[in-house]
Amino acid sequence: MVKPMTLPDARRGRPRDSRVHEAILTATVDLVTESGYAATSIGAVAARAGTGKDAVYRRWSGKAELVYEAVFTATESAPVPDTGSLTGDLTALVEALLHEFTAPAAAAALPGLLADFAADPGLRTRIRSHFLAPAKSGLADVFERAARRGETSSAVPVDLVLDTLAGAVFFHVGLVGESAAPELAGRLAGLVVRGIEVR
Amino acid sequence: MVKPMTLPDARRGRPRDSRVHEAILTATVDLVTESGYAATSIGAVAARAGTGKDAVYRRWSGKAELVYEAVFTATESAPVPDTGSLTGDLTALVEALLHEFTAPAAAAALPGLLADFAADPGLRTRIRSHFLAPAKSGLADVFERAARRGETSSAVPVDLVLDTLAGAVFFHVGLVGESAAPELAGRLAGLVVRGIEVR
Amino acid sequence: MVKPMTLPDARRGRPRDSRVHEAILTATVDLVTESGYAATSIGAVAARAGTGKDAVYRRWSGKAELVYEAVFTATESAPVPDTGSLTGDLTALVEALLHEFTAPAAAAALPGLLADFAADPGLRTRIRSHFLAPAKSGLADVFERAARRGETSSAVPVDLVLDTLAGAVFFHVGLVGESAAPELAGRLAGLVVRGIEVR
Amino acid sequence: MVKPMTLPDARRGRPRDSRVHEAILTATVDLVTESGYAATSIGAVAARAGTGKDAVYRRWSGKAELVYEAVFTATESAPVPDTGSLTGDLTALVEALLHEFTAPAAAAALPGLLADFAADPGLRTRIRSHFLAPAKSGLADVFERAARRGETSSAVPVDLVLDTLAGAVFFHVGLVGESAAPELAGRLAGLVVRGIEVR
DNA sequence: CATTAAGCGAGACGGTACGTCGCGTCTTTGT
DNA sequence: ACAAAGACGCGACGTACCGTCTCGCTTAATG
Repeated sequence: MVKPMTLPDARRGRPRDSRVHEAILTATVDLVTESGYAATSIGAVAARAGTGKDAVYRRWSGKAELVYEAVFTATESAPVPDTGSLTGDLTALVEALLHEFTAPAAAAALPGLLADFAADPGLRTRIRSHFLAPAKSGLADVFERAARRGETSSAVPVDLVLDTLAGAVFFHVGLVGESAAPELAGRLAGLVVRGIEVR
Repeated sequence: MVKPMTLPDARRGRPRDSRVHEAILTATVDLVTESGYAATSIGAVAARAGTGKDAVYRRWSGKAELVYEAVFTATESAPVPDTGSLTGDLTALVEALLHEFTAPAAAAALPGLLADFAADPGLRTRIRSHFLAPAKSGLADVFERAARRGETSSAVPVDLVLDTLAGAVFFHVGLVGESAAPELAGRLAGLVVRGIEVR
Repeated sequence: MVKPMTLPDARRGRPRDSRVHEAILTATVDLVTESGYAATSIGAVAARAGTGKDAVYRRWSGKAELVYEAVFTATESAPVPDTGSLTGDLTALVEALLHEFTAPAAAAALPGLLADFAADPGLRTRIRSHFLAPAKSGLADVFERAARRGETSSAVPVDLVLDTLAGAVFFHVGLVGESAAPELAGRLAGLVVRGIEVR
Repeated sequence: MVKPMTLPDARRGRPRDSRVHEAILTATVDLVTESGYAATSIGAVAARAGTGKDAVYRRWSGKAELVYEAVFTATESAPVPDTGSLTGDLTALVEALLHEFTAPAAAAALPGLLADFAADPGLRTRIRSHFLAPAKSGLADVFERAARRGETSSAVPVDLVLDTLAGAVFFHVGLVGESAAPELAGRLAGLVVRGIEVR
């Protein structure tokens, strides 16, 4: 997801060892899960992966980018399932969000990750295009399907819905309680579907 | 808000200088606003305030608590205004939230603050009782008034509404854009009022 | 010999702990003796001394200055003994030089130390005033005594003698052999005394 | 001078490119002259020479050997001139030494080189046979000629003279001043000739 | 009114992590 | 087989903060 930092002519010199790549990612996930984001240092990751720090810095520019790539990889390929109804689709979407954010590594990494991304303008931009944009287009797909079914009228406030759903999920996972209620997805989806009812 | 860390016999020896207290808080707000949460160190705060680091540690146990107290002080006394309608009340409540989180120092401090609080079980508990609980009781008041007016039936999912409103506000401010749309509060309140299914 | 790096108002704040000072110097001498100059790192010195690296950098600006002070301390107070004859005085002087340079720590440190000093203009200047100048004045004293005894005429090339004696000692110790012949001092002194004979 | 590290069956595969060899030596001399010995790294030499680091390591075992060969090449063939007198011969010899050690690259490289050689027993041995031995035999020749002329008696302390002359030259160049006095050679030679007691 | 305990500015202290650099080796693709 | 390029494990660099501690000095309330 995050691209290689430099593309030095592609095929000159020794190629990067993919086993090193994966050892680093695995070590990162393990450390974040065990010790939390703050206590995870690049040096510790390298040591656990059996590499030098340079091998890490050669691929990622810092802890935030490394952890982001290590922890959030399944998300990309989310295919936005079609359950036959808007409420069902949104419930599935929120369940996917909840599932992703509730995974041990993700839950441990999220707050610190958000803080680091928020602090750096470059990372801020990056997370918007890599996380927010796909989510928004996924939502747009869902609403397009609903419009074809005749469930909604034309003008749906996609941005507002995104704020609401993603915000609620993050808020719940990050602040309220570590254990997310299993029925939360359905209740949130229901609230939103009724809420956007265009009269 | 955060109490003095120890109460050594109450009144023996030299009392704490309140000017030091305020100099530290002012320096904290300034530094957070100028440089961000991560780049704000206790040492820098002390230097800017013209004090020693001990004067800080004597009053607060760490950066998170210091910044929390320095940045979020107006919130407490939020009186929950009565606008005459549920939608109006919720709009006012969200506007207050937005106003608080959009202030320069707060916006700069929030993500890092949340990360530090999330990482520490003790702080996690503290923020729940000092921030979440008042918000929840505020919301409960609003809904009680609405019930008296006959606007809502009995069972209102207060927790869900809190997740939705606070989550959406934080998500919007923290991730989507620094400039919050002014109509966001009304739209959010409308969505929620319709969404909690009372017709 | 090498002065403290900064004199921060002398009596403000916590004073430096002299036990730390000595622990560092001891650790330095030990490490240089055991592992050599190149293999002696600031970090290793600090670890062996049971301090942090800062405690070292606070007092010395680098390895060269630290090792110099740790290894060469007895030299300063060399009082230039009066043996009654020029040859005797010079022999004693060379013997002192030999003794100092042949000590385990000194022999291990000398070449690397000289390299580092030579590479840095500031250190170069420093070593001249702290090492060369005292040696020169010591030699000058010896020759003044000799002149009073009538052993030498007026114009003695002190610089040349210094080059010869110190150079020969260093060359012998550093390059020729680790074991310095015990009669070297006398032979060198003899050569010089005859050599400067002003006809 | 320093031999190639391995002779792999003499002539199998592609022969080494002599232009690479010279490019490396040139780059080494340039870098040492410009930046000093310590700041000269194998990587920098390779980059400057337009080669890879392996091309360097294939020919020399490390920085010390590389710089030694790059900087000291003219010395070998020193033919020990016959000026007709012992003093003249020694003056010429010292002048040659001074000339060699005062060259920009040599002066920049010497201290660091000596340190590296001193630290490694293998290199120590090597420098003795390649530098000390020839110098000693050159001196021996000079004194043999002097004996044939009747200028000296039999037992001349060649080792002592070598220590004195070479030591004084190195000491003067390396520590005292970058600018060597032009009359130094003659004064040193005079001192030694008088000092070796032959009247 | 002297005592005394705490506050205070300053800065040293033992740690830990940072991100960079050089080392000498290894592994590619092109000669 | 050599060459250029560059990845690799390693270890040192010098800096920055952390949170605690020790100084000398105020500063009030108490005995």
